[in-house]
Amino acid sequence: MKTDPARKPDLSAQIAQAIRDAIVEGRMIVNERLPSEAELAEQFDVSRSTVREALKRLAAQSLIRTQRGAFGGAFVNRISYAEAYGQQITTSTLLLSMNAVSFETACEARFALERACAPLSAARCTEDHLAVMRAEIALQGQPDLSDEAFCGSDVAFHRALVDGAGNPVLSYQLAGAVEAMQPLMNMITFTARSRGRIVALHERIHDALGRRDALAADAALHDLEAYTQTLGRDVMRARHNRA
Amino acid sequence: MKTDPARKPDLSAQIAQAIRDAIVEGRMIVNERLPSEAELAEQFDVSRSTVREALKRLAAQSLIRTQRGAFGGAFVNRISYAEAYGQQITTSTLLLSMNAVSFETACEARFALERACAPLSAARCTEDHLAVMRAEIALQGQPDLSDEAFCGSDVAFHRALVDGAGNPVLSYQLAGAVEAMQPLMNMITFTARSRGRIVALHERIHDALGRRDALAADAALHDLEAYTQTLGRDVMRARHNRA
DNA sequence: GACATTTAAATGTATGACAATTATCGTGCA
DNA sequence: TGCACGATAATTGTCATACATTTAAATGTC
Repeated sequence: MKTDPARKPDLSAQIAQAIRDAIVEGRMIVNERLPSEAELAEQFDVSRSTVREALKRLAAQSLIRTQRGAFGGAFVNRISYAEAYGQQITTSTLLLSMNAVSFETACEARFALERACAPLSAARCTEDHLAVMRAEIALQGQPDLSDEAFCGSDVAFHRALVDGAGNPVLSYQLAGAVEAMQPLMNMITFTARSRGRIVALHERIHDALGRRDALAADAALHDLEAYTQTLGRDVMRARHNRA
Repeated sequence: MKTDPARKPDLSAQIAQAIRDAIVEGRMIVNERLPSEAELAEQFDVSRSTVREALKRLAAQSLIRTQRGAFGGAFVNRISYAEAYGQQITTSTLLLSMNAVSFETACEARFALERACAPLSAARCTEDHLAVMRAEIALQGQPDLSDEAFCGSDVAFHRALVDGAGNPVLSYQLAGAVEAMQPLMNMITFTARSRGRIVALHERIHDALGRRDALAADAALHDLEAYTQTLGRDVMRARHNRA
């Protein structure tokens, strides 16, 4: 067994959990002020340092924010989409990079999620979203673009696709999946030929969305997934032969 | 503007960020030991308390783990799927509950993501997954079940569907979406009639997956989404009239 | 009334001490 | 030798205290 279930956690972890529960269960509401560090120390019968360590844990999860000065203190934080994005991306990236997730698995997950957005995006995406896609497609056509920049543009293209669905919850969920894939994608060396083919597929997706044709968008995403998987396999094979 | 960009963060936040960068960028690898708190304090020229607060922030994100005793210390942690699940669920739940996300938006996102899993699950789900679904369906048929328990079983059913896709990255991404919906779902009072209808739709999904019929599963999920949205609208209307 | 000053409350940081934990080393005994 | 057992040292966990810094409110002054 990996985690010893019997060992009790630190005091600061226990206190952090107690406060976290109060927030998650709604016993403390947004912008409500927590007792001061000194008061918490007394309530939990620990030193102020221990309370502070607990509060820093909560701050790291964006559950609270602190303000110095008179009438300052720790307040229950309304977590913003931007903060949630950031945390999700950090977690997802590390999860993928540290757990030897295969390119194939990550790629499959990413495109499955993106296809989930495609029908909604086809129905709702605005001219703005389509313009972003066109700009990224143009960028991807430039031959002097580095592989990293190409991948970055790829992410931006797919972000526009996802945001086109007009559902912030979906955008939030997808942010992690798409961004976390980038380090894996960066391993691929894009030849002029493969770039051309990807750009063509991006154009197919863009056109399908512009025509509000969900089925065509889905099919194009399928093809893009298949091609990306092929590229990934080539890289893995080359790496294996070299070793 | 909400967040003042010019104000510099705490020392403990700066130090946490510096170490976080080192981990994310791969300059520190999994299971590598960080310098001791005393050494870090000297390196960053701050007190040990400040270093400790920084380390607690990282521990809260599962980036490091600490071990007491000789040859103990802080180690770069291999974040597990279970830990990542937990964090994602906490974040997603708070994001939804604190940002007044409409039932409609959350529901749409959830079912869009689930439909993304359906074809994979139809192709790959095992007898185990189907058995879990059947058990939950049986549970959902019990008339003395509380609304909370019914929702809990609903989550378990959909978890089995998602896990059936056999893609851990997908399961991880979906965990947040499905679990975070539960507090919103709990607001719905399930009548005997609505429960019956939901159970019938669950059976349709189960049967479709058993037949490896992706299209039928997709259609059943569409119907379930439409019905769930209807129930949600009823609740909102009732709540609005009462107010 | 407007502006400057003081004050108080809070977090941020530093320091030092001690407790608790745990791998390693050494010692002594059979 | 081999092994048990205790000493040791390194390290995190906790506490207490002091002081610095920040900030809003209260107070005072013109």
